[in-house]
Amino acid sequence: MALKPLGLGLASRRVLSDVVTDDLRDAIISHDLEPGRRIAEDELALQMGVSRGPIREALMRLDREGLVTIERHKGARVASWDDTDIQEIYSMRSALEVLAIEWACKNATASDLKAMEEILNIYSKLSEKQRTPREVSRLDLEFHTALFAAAHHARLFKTWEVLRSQIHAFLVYTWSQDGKINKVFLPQWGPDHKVFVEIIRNKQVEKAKETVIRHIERGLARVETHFIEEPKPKKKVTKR
Amino acid sequence: MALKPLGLGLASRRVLSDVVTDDLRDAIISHDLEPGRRIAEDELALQMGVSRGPIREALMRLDREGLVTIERHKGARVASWDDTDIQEIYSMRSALEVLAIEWACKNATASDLKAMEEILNIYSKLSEKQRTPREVSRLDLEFHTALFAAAHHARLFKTWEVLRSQIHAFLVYTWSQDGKINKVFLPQWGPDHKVFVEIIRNKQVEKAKETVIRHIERGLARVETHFIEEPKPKKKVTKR
DNA sequence: TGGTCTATTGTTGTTTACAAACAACAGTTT
DNA sequence: AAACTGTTGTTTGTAAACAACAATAGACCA
Repeated sequence: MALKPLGLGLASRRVLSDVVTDDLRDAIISHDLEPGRRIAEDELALQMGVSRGPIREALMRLDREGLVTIERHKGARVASWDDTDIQEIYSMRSALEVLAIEWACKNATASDLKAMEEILNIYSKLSEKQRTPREVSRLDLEFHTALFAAAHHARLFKTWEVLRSQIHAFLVYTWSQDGKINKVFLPQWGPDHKVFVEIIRNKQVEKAKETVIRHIERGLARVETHFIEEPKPKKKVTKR
Repeated sequence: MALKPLGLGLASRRVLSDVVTDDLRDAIISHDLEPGRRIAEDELALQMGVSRGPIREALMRLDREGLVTIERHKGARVASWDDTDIQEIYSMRSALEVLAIEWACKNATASDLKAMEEILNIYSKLSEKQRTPREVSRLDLEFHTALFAAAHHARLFKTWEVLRSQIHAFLVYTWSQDGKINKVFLPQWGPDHKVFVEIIRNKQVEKAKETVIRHIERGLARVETHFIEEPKPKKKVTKR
């Protein structure tokens, strides 16, 4: 009898389409696949050594996440971002985070708060050189994900996950190209987020809402200036 | 040479998975498939006369819409609703509609407002007997969809579509079983919604937000009483 | 009698092959 | 030269067969 594949205690439950989805997402977020790029199912299937089935499934999921756009009979391309997208994403984010922090004030457990603090801890242990845009933006999204988790609101969390992917897709890239961010913003990230944990712990709903709104507004302002400088075409970026 | 299939000017662009998705969605919303019911791909494929491919695709889409729940290696079942779901859905809806009406005040065009009024017109032309829970709830969701469309916010609209499917899935059923709704609510629906159009036309953002919040709260209250009376099991409703 | 292990069965995940749709190009006609 | 039509090539949509997994029922042993 054949041996079971080793070392896959939990991973054995992962299915090919999961792997493809995660790999593709990483490739898009890291800009290995540039925005606007055409993705042919066959090509990708050959490259990843799987059949088209899982590829199709992965592309559909990423379409839902907003990282690729699928057109009927025309295939998929990597999504690209312009100023309109930024406005949409951050207005959505603001509305969602307000709801999230409201529910978090009501529903957050001790372990929820601990999870958020743990992320702040990891940050504080990083040396100044380790506080790269890539790493801090990852921690940033993780912290906010922990916040949404603390809300205990399944649909809200799902909606956030979609938004998170999109934010991630342009944030790493945007921050990496912003010279000022390293001196001004990255060192201040920790203290900025610590207040959230306290506010939630003390269930100060109104203060929480105000703070979140200002927080997201500042985030938008940082990203916005960058996108005004470097507008990107919405469609038809490269022929293939 | 074979003739092309006739009478399919637009429909020819529809693809099998679209048809399956729409049919399934209708079946779920109309409660032909009861909540909790298991859906086997093979069975459905045989029944609809297509292969499993389009079925799988449709089930994935409906999972995204929240009308079915897919578990790995375990298949899909029709989603079921309890009080927690209602709280989640209506809190999300409130947050989204506030954002929608804000953006609508900024971005609504004349034709957007006309589209909303057109729906109110259809309602006003219905006789009292035609104002059934099914019909009015359909118009209600169409009106709010027109409102979201007037916001011109692609991501917001997509998120609303997901929520709308879920609301639709329990609203028709809930209203149909509510004796009081016919006398009190249905005749008042038109006037209640007319104010929204005026508020948007006059760009009264603050008033708009307050009005929407109260509106959704009342909607929740109507649905809530019903779900407290008749709690439904969340999982494992029927064995198959 | 009860529990665990194994085998069976039904279902989903994946692959492969085929059909249909779209896009680009060439040839013909006006 | 411009526009139409037909052809060819590439890519997606669909079908059907195969493989892997999960649940269940039955056998075996304590």
